[in-house]
Amino acid sequence: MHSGNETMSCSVARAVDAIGDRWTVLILREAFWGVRRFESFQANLGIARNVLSDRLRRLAAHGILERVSLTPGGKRAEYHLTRKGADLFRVLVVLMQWGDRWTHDGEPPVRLIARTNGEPIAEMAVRDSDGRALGLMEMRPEPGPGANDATRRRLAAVPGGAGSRYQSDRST
Amino acid sequence: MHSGNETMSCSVARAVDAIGDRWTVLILREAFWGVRRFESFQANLGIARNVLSDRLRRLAAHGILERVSLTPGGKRAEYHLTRKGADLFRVLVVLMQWGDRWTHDGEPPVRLIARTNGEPIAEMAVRDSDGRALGLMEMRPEPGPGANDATRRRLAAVPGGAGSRYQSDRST
DNA sequence: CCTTTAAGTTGCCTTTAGAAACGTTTTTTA
DNA sequence: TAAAAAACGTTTCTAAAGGCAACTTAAAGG
Repeated sequence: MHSGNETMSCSVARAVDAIGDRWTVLILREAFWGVRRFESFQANLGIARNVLSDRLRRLAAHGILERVSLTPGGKRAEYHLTRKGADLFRVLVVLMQWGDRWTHDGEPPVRLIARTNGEPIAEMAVRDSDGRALGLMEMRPEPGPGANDATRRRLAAVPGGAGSRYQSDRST
Repeated sequence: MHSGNETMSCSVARAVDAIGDRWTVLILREAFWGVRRFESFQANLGIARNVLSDRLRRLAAHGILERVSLTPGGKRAEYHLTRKGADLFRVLVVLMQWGDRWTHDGEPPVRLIARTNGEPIAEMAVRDSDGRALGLMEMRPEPGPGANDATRRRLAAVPGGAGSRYQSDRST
């Protein structure tokens, strides 16, 4: 669609292609809350019906939702998360935690409680294989098994590694 | 901008408002790779210049990037990640891991290597406060300290908790 | 059977994205 | 130090996407 260069071999770009859209993420949020029907998505989000129609179709095409007909003829349907879609849960949680921290000043409107111990879930963090939490500067990108030439060239041009130095506060 | 109902009190919606846009996420990816200049973003992404201009302005307005003038007069600038922006690293990583798993069949084009032990980083997971990984069904949403009435009402309507049941495979 | 609800589709208008050209201000380099 | 090139946008124009309301068709409910 857009892109141009090697963009699409990047997993971030692929993910964005699937869900990088204002409405799509909110549709998924609703799906995780158990919403499955066209009218419910529409009513809860206030999204235009043609746009919703398009997004649901697109999500189904990506295998993130599955359209399940409730009638032989095909009309009347539910949209269910597939396993691929359910795995996007991690993305929603991390977005929510970022929003809680930076746009709600740590006072979340919604908390996720673990059934295992009744406590709020932990903040998600990037960790090494031994479980140590990693800061931005403590990792570097390198070509993986699926790398192509463009990716290899691109990575060679990266200076100090992931996020090589950043700056400033400005706080909230 | 859009929305309509209580949408915007949700942290996911706030996060989406800040970065929920095809280009914005890719701009941030570049920023994490150390890109800071207008021309570099433009050349690497192939994004239209007016759109890039708009997105950088928007990100700066959200306090995710900071525009740092290199000359007294103001022209010629760099865009640096703030701490708020750097914290979005978690989002990018989880998007990348999702893309690796579901659109690259587990063969990532890029791997992130921890400097702590030289190994690829772990898969990010949602965990309880004791560090146990949680599945979708093992948590439930409840109103937090920042909840308003609309949120409370909304949560009361959620059936079995987060993601109450999903379905089907369809695999990749 | 008649009414209501669900799930879209269609048509129209507004907003946003994309491509190319233009104008300045810095930085090179000859 | 003068001329050329590069950097950083803004402007203009066209194409595509989003939003809104009305309309259609198919089930469900009574």
